[in-house]
Amino acid sequence: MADYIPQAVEAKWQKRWEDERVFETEADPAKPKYYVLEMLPYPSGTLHMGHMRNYTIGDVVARVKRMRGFNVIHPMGWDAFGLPAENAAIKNNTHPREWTNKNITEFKRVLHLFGFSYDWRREISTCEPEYYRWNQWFFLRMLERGLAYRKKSRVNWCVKCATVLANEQVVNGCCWRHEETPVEAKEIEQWFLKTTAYADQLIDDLKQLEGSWPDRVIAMQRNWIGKSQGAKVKFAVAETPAAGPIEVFTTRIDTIYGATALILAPNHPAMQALLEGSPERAKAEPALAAMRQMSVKAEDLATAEKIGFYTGRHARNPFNGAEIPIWVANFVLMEYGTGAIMAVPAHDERDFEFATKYGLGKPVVVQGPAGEPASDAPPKEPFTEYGKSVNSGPYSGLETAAAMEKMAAEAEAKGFGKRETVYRLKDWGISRQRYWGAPIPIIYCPECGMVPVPEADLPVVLPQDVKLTGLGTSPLAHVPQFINTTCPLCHRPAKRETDTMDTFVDSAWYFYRYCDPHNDKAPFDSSKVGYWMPIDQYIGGITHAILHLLYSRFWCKVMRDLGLIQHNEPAARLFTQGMVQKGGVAMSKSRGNVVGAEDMAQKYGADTGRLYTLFAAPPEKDLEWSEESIEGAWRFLSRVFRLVDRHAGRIAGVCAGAGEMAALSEKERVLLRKAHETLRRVTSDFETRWHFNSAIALIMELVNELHAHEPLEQAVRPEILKEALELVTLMLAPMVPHLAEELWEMLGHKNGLSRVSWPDYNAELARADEVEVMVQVNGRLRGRLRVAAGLGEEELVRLALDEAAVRAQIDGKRLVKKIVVADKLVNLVVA
RNA sequence: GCGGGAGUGGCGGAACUGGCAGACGCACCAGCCUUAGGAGCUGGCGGCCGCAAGGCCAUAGGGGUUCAAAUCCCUUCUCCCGCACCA
Repeated sequence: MADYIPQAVEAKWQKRWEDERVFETEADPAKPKYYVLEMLPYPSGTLHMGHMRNYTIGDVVARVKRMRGFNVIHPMGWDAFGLPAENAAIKNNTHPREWTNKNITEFKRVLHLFGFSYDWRREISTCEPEYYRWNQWFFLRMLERGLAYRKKSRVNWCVKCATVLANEQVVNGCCWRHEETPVEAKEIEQWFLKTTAYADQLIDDLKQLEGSWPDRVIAMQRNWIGKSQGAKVKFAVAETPAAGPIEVFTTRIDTIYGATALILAPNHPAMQALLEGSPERAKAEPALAAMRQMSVKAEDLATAEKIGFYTGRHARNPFNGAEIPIWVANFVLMEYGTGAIMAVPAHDERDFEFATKYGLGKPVVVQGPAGEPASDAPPKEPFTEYGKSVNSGPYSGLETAAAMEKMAAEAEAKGFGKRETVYRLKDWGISRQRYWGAPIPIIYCPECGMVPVPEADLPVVLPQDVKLTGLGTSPLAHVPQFINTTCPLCHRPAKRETDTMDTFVDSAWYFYRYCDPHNDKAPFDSSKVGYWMPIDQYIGGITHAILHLLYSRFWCKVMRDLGLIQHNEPAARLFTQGMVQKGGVAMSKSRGNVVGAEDMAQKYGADTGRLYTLFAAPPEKDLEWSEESIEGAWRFLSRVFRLVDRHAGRIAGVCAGAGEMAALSEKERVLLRKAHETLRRVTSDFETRWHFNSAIALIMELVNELHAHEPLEQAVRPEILKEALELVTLMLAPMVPHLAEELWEMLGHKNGLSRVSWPDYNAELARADEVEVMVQVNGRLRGRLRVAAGLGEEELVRLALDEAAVRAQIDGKRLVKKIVVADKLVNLVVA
């Protein structure tokens, strides 16, 4: 009798897999491909069970697809650039490269302990020049196409990070890494990638992803891009024409006859010109100063009372010439649209609130089907629906859609407005004033100006020697041998760009590089990428729903337009797994609640850890770590091991097989039926539903059933038992691969199971020949019948009526209806 | 406010196309085995009534459709996530 010693079993098979290179794959157009990818990790801290859950899900999918005959690519790599490395280096007085590489080695060692089926030859590390030179290459391609540009702009600055943040990296007005640190506004020159050029495609192509990506991710992306269609209209300034015209953006141009004010954002550029010489100037300037002092934190902003002041100037409505006062208010944002709005209090909630407070008029210009709201009195609440225009000059009587159309057309014809679509999405600022990132390949020459680094000179390599202080200027600016160079055009002394790229650039395209990781002529070979991409199944955390996925989608579209690839979207299917929590919160080093993956492997074995994370909750839900439940997973695997071990000697030498159905004993038939029925359902759980937890439950039932028939020697022939045990082993194989290999060997197979196919269930065997039919009276369960499968309706009803408990319910009543579902149920309706 | 999702035993969770609610596991209880048990094995385990057979109630609450509802429809509530004065 052998003992199940997972650590020994796991080490044995990990070595075997490596020696036999079973997970290495090459593009082969003759075979159907499958690309399974888990989001690449940032190598910091320790690898915990949260990571492991993510990789386990991916590994199960990869192994199932392999067993299903797909040519599976399943790579892993490192998101190796980034601030923590730099900060750790400052703190510990080491080099970011050293710190990063140490972590990578550590991560990799632990990943190996779990037996994930990666093709490690494809490993990439984004901090290596062999990788980031292609970031630089892409940057130059975008520069050529006007998709990369430099401008001075107000940016989000995190004091703690001492660098700029992209809009996407600002959460509730604070840094995404430092949730307590409000971002500051800073005006600096920086590089942008023109994500807005693809705004429409990024929205429209979401339709292709519906059903394949989680609804909420699609919703979040749509929300983030924030497309809204409307019109821009210019209002002349009555008193000082030179201060105008002022342009507003509106989605409801049809309500323009109801505008009773023009409202500007406090930092609107026309402000000075408007206030110059205004009779209200003495009151307005202090009010403006006070408004600018107000908190910019998002939660304050959202709940703040609407306040405003009158500028003393008037704007002229281009449609009817009406002069309306120009106000300034805190709720109008310079960042959105044009930074100015027309206030239509009767048809907009915010304008209504503002107008009520400051006594502006609320003329009704749109009415609903019942003529509401009445147009001869101020409305009690804003009417924001579509309806029919009233009090709108020549447009009165038109339906909202038609009015919008006609009015926009007139504005365009007369040159005071145009149809326009605005987006919430901004261009992606990628400059970072830090060291540990890809250098931006630009040279500034006093003579020639800004000059891109010639392609032949790539990569621009990060210098090794650098003094890191974290004090807010680019460390590269203090490295003379880096910054000083010669101009590629005039060959006179020139200086390099010292900012580095946002690390989201690295991860925006890494999965293409996996397809051709060592190419030194191009980012990748298009035919290889053409075979492997797009990703068939991408798996990662919901935290990347906007940032990483939006950038990746953008990058994909750019590469397509560069002619490098054919597809529109990088990932055909996306799965967002739940977090692993302990004490109700996500595992994290800072909370000190991590369960280390290595500890787990040492205590119970990797297979137990894998099984537990799959069994404890469906993969999309959060999972609360429970030490007791792990014991359960361990017990189950031990039980399976003992079961196989107990019978291995007797069955290892025979051939598995059911033989003739007719020759089966009752017990054999019951076992085989259970085994094949389990296989049928487990197959469907793996293929279509990803219900790993219920698949495991089904296998547990089968094992329990086998157990219940002990001693099996007496009633079941070895070839029958072997078939059942082989099925158990194969069904477990994707989830607990090491143990499955060991069992497979115990069952007499010499060549390992990594190239064994997923078994097909035998429908004949799986079919039950006796079924339990429930008998209901008026929909309530009153009895059960054990009958042969496929019995006719009349026969079933007759048997049902024979049941004593059923008789008791219907005696003396009239049978009005009989419902029969074959092999399942008889429902007798009595009155 | 808008958008996305969820609500089932003490706990994690099953329940496929509307057809036995609570599979499987954890915890707990009883028993067996044992020098011992944090091992293994057997049985029990939603609530109420009952010695039992059995009955009644039960999938957040209320209403509806249906022979039949955790599942479909309406409605109310609660919770989680995202966005949030987006003009």
